[in-house]
Amino acid sequence: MQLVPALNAPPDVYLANCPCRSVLDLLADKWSALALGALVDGPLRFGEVKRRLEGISPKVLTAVLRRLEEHGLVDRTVYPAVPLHVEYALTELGRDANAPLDALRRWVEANIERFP
Amino acid sequence: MQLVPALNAPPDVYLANCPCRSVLDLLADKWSALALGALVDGPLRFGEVKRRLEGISPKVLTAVLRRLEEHGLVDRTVYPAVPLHVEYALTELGRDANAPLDALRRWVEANIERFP
DNA sequence: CTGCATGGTATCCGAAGGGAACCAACTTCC
DNA sequence: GGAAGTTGGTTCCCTTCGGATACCATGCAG
Repeated sequence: MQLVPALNAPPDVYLANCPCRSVLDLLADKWSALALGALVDGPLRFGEVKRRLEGISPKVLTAVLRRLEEHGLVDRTVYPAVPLHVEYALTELGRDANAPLDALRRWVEANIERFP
Repeated sequence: MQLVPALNAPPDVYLANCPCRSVLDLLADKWSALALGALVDGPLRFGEVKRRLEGISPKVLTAVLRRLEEHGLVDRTVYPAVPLHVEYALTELGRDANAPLDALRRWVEANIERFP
């Protein structure tokens, strides 16, 4: 057995070019954090997500969900019925990503009184 | 002892008007999350923070630090020497807020390979 | 024919993000 | 006496993003 010198640096969100940076940019976002949390109890339709994320506009919600889908955190399924039925569900990666975000949401709720 | 009906609803980040929402907006932000993490090992000067947060522009860094200061997460101390010396330090609230953000940063670094 | 529900687009606007240049004050070097 | 360096920003400009509002296609109910 032989020790091999590290060929690639370990991932570091503080480095501008690390892929971590773009993932942090995706997750460290108000609407993404809320959307992942909304989907954790099961798939939701577009309108249901919109109602849970009080105050989001449909345009921004579309963008957020599409971005989460692109990065493999959310699955989008279309049921071609009338009226149109579209479901958004967390992937396994999405469920895992939700854990630290859930901690953040809970910390905020638990400590809101401490803020000036 | 008497049970008092809840006068105010419990804090809920999913409600548009809850103060939690604006705090989440503050913390669920790429640069804020990185800045708090940079300061956790002790106070840093403006230039030091800027070097750690690779890629941030001075304008945005000023805005981020001011915002964190406004919300009581960071203290800004000016030492009127030449050259000017300004230090940014976490408050206790800032240190506590950093905990869930640290978990998020670590999760991203640990799971970056799973992203498509 | 009118209205309603769904899952979005289209449009417009102001705010925010990012790059580059610049600045004031004082020290040190030449 | 100048020129350059250091620090902590600010200013300008331009592009992008976020948010509000309006609108659309499809088909069903009444």
